[in-house]
Amino acid sequence: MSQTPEQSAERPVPTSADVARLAGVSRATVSYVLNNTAAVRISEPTRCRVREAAEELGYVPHAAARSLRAGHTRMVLLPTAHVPVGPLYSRFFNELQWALRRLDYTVVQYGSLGLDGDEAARAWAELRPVAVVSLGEVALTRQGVAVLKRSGAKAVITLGPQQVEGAHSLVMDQREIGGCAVAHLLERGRRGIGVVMPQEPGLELFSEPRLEGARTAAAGTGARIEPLTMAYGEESAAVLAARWRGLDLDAVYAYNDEYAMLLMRALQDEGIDIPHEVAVMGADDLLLGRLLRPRLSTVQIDLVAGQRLAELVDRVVRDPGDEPERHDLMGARPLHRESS
Amino acid sequence: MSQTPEQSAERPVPTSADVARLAGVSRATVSYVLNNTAAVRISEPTRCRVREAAEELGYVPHAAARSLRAGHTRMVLLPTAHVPVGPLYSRFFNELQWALRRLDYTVVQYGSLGLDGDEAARAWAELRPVAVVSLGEVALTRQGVAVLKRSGAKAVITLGPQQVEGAHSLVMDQREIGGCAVAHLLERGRRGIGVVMPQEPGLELFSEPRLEGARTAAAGTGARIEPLTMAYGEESAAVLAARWRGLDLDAVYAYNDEYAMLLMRALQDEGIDIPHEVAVMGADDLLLGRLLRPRLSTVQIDLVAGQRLAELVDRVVRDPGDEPERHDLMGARPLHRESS
DNA sequence: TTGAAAGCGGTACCAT
DNA sequence: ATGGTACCGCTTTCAA
Repeated sequence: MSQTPEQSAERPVPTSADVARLAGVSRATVSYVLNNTAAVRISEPTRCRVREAAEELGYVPHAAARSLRAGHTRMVLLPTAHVPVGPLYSRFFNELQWALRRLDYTVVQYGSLGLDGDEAARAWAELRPVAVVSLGEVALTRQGVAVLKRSGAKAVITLGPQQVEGAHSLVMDQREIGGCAVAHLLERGRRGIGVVMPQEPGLELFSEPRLEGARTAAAGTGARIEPLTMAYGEESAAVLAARWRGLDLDAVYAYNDEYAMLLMRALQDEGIDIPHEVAVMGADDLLLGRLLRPRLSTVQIDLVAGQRLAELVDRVVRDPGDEPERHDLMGARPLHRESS
Repeated sequence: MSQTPEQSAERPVPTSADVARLAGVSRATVSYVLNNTAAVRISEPTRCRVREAAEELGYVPHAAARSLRAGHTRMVLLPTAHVPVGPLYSRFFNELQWALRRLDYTVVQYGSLGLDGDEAARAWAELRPVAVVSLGEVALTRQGVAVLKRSGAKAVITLGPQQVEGAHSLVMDQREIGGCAVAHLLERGRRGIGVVMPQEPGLELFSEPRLEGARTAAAGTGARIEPLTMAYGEESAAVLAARWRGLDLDAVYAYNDEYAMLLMRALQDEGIDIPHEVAVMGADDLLLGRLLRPRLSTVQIDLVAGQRLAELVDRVVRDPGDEPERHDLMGARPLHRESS
C-alpha cells in the first residue's frame, strides 16, 4: 500500500525557524529582516540570505502567532448575517473596506447567520478584533458589547436601527426613512397610507423602525397608517393587490424600491391607476425604479461615506477614552418622480 | 492629572489563568471544564466553580492562542473584493455560510479589495485557513494556490470563471451563460447579436468568458457577434440605444438582467420595438425582470447549492489526497418570456 | 551585527 | 480528580 500522505506529513508548514535554519541565522534575525525593524541594523548580505530563504520556502508569517505575541490585532470585524442586499449597502461596504484597508486594518466579515446576539458577540470576541462595526443585521445587546470590550475591542460601533447600546456606538436611524416617505405622501394630500412590511425574516430590524417613523410622521395629521404584510414575490404582491380596493387606502410606502416595484406592478395589473388612485413610494433610489412607468418615487438615502466611518473607527481605536457619541450618519429625502 | 487609562490598564483581558486563579484550580482544569474534555473526569463542584469564575470574569477564549496550539483552524475563508452583487449570489453566499457553519466551520469573508492575486493569497495564508473558497472576484494564480496550500490550506476551491488552477479547484464556467443566451437567440432566428460588456471594473472575469461562450455558440452559424460597451446607468444605455439603428443588429444579450433592463428601456424610448425589431436577453432571472413589459427573457442560472459546495469543502478538508477534480457546478438554461 | 531566551494564551501529556 | 509543564510561532528585550 503506497499511501501518499499529503504534504501535512512530508511538508510541514514552514516557520520562521525554518527560514532561520536555511539562512544560517537566528529566528530573531529573520524577524528583524522580514519586518524591516528600524531599531536594528542588519547587514545587507544577511538580509538577502534571509529573504531568499523565505522566498524559497514560501514562508508566510502566522498571523495568529504574531497577534498573540503582540497582544492585539488590527482586525476590524464586520458581522454579517445575511449578505447585505442592495447596491446601496454594497457600495457602502466596499467603500468602508477600502478606507479601512488604507488605514492598515484587516477587514473581516464574520458570518453570523443563525447566531443569537450574545452567542454572536462571544464568537466575535474570540477573534480579538480591535473594532467591530455592526450594521445591525445582528441585534447586539448591552451584554454583547460588554463582552466585546472586555475582550479587547477598542471600538464597537453600531450602525443598526436600534438605539444606542450600553457602549460606544452610533446610530443609523431607520425611522427617518419611513418618516420621510410618509411626510412626502401627506404633503401630496394622501390620507390613507399603507406601509408594506416584508415577510422575509431578518428585515424586522429595518422595517419596524421604518414603520415607527411612518407613524410618528402621521401622528396628529388625521392620516391613517396601515401596516401590510407582503413577501418578496409576485404572488404575494398579487394577493395584496387583489384585496386592495377593500383597504380604502390612497397611498402606500412599500419598505423599499423592490417591494414597491412588485406591488406597483401588481396594482396596475389589478387595474388600479398609479398615482391617481394610489400613490406608491419606495426607498433606496434603485436605478431600476426609473425604468418602470410611472417612474417610481422613492426615498433617497445618504448612507454615511465609508471613508468617514473608517476614520471614526480609527479615531476611536486610537483613543477609546471618548464617550460613546451618537452621530447622525444618514440623511433621507424624498425623490418625487411619477408614482406619487 | 487624573488620567483615566482605559480598561487596557485597569482591566486586562481575562485569560484562562485568571479563571483558574479565581476558581482556585489549575489552567489545565479550566481547559478541561470549558471544553468538556471527555477523556478527563472533573468533579461536579469543581466544574461549577470554574464555570462561575469564567462567567464572572466574562472570560472568552482566545481563538488565536487555541489554533496556534492546535496547529490548525476551522476557518473557511471566502475572499471578497466587491461585495457580491445580485440576489443570486447573495442567496448562494447565505446558503454556503449556513451549511459550513453546520459543519462546524468558521466562515470568514476577507476583504481583498485592491489586492492583486498573489498579494491577496499571501494575506489569506497568514490567517491559516483550512479552506479557501474563491468565487473568482480575485484572480487566483497557480502560485497563489501553492502559497495557500503550503501554508496549510487543505482545500482551495475556485468557483471563478477562469480555468482550473495548478491545484484543487473546480470551475463555474461562465461561458455556458453566454453560450446559452446566444443559442436561444439563434434558435429564434436572430443573426446579428450584440453582446453587452459592462464598463464597470471587476466584472471582466465574468463578462469576458460570457462573451467567449457567445462567440463559440455563434461559430459556424453565419451569425455575427458584436461586443458593445455599456455602463450601468441610464445615460450610457441611452447613448448605446441612440446609435443602435446603425449597428444592424436584431438581438442583444446584455450580460445580465440589470443591464438588459436598462438597455431595453432605452431602446424602447428610442422607438425600437421589442422583440420584433430587437430581441433582448438578460441573465440571472431577477424577479424584477418580470415587471417590465415586455417581460424580460433571461438565462436562468442554477448556482450550485451552497449545501453541496459545503459538503465538498468538508470532504476535501478531511481527505486532501483527492486529485483536484473538476466539477460542473452550474447549469444554465434559457427562459423564454416576451422580450425575445 | 547577531543570538539566546522569555512569554503571549491555550491544550494535552504525564504525574501525582 | 487535578496540577505541572512543554510547546505552538512569533516578537522583543538583553547580552554578547
